[in-house]
Amino acid sequence: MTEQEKVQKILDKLDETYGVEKQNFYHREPWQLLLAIMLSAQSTDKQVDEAIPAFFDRFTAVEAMAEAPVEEIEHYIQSVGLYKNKAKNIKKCCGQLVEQYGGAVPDTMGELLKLAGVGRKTANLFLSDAFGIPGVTVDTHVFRISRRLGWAEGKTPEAVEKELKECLPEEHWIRINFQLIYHGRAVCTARKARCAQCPLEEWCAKKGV
DNA sequence: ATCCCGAGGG
DNA sequence: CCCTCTGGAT
Repeated sequence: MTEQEKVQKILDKLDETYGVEKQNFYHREPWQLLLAIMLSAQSTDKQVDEAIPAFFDRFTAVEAMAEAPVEEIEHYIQSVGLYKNKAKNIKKCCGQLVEQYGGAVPDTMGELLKLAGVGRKTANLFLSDAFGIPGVTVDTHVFRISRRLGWAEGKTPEAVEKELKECLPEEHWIRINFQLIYHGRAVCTARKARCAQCPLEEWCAKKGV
């Protein structure tokens, strides 16, 4: 079996195991989706889902969020990790959106990276979630599992992103992110991979374990 | 104890 | 490069 065929076997198994449709965080407008993605860093879906309804119900306009006291933002997002940093970044980011983009969210990587609290991971995920722009979002799970599978050897998320774009068909770029996140939390965990119960083991290089 | 659906700052 | 920030899971 060629390397290419092994990759396809894994992609098929991931589709079968975790599905192909991603469910986005609850939001009414794009700027709220961006904030939800910012909140998800170092936090679980559950923590974010708990915070979002009251938070977005309180702030329905990006202008209101930009003008809100940072302490009030902190109050609404205390269920997520790193909430003080995120509250500060959210206020600043919304101010940038209002002042520089008329309250809209830009649709390019270069512009998104200028926003407070938005790094490459958040920007990539927003581009694919909000606009369907194909990209490979490399978070801690994608980074770790890609190296274990033998798909990438790069030492930085950006290097791994480039390697994945070279070896994965474009139609899998977006979905590989949430599939590997689910897989990384349930099976291929950071501390010890549960290889005995892994549906991918047959085609895995077990790099870095 | 260590790591998490990271990013900013020193 | 390093450190910090958060609460929660393991």
